Amino acid sequence: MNIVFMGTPDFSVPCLKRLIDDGHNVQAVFTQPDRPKGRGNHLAPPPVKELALQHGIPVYQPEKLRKSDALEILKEISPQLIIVVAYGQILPQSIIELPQYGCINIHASLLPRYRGAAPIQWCVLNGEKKSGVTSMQMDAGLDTGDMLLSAECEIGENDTAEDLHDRLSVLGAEVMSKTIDLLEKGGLNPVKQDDSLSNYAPMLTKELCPIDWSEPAQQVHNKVRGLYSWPCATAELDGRTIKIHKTQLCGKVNGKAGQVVESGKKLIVACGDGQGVEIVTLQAQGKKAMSAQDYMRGNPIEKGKSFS
RNA sequence: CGCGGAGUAGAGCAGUUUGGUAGCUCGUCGGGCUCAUAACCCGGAGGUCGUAGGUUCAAAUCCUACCUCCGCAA
Repeated sequence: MNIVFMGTPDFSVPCLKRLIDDGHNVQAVFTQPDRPKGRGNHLAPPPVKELALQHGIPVYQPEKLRKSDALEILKEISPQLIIVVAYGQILPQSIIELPQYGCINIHASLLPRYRGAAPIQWCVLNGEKKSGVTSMQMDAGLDTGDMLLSAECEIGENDTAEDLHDRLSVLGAEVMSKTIDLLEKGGLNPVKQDDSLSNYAPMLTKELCPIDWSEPAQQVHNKVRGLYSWPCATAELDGRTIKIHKTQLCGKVNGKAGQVVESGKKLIVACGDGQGVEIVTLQAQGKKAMSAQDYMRGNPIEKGKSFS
């Protein structure tokens, strides 16, 4: 099939890869413009662009779809289908309606749950036990189109948003491939989303990062998992901000919220519900991520001290 | 030229201001104690101090350049 692909980050890459491997004619790739990234503010191409270039696929990077000649370009290319995976821009109605089969989006949640920009992270933050990916026929709303296919996956007790991200991106390629297959055979049954069941997963901000130790241990644990590997939950100790990378629940402990109840071999902090979390991996400013044990060799933490 | 931190033993750190024999905690190895131990005691091994130059009688420490890693901001 003649397809135009729109996507930007790592999550989109397996889908584009799959389109190519499935033998579709990927006529063009639309992705976000190169952005200044990291230290030194050097321009960095989005992951999808790199893959596209490797396969000699034409790449377009309009700043704004609406204010560019994107529509004209797309008319020229005249795809039968547009696949959208975490592109990062709203598609104007004119583009949605352009291809013969319209636009199909791969979304990293079980719709109508977790519509929006950060479905993976919010699933983990909210302590969900399962999630998945859904393919849908795009309409004008934000992730409100009719559902086509979906696939579920379990979220483990210690899974991080990154773990889930990696699994869902692979699963997403699977669902996309099947969706296109059924589309060609005419076997798709679009299902309307039940808006009353929907919720919204907004973009993450750094304001979410500080851990509130008065919350139950499970919630603290969820926050750490959900914000990994970016932007990461943080805690304050002796006026210094420390990123908390990995934690583990460890049952009932004796101590006030935020207090270090065990130090040395293990680093365990009490939470609001009297349960403790073990800090397994952390990162101090200007340092690499390291195990709590390693950290404490050079930076002893007295038992009884408190995080804030 | 966005702002800032860091590179010292297998790991995590101190020492650099004020140049003068390389330190701490942990691990590791050997020995001891113990019914026993992840506990305790004694002893040992292990480092071209990121790289290359420079200053000096003498550089981990001062000067110059470069490499690598990380935090913030975007």
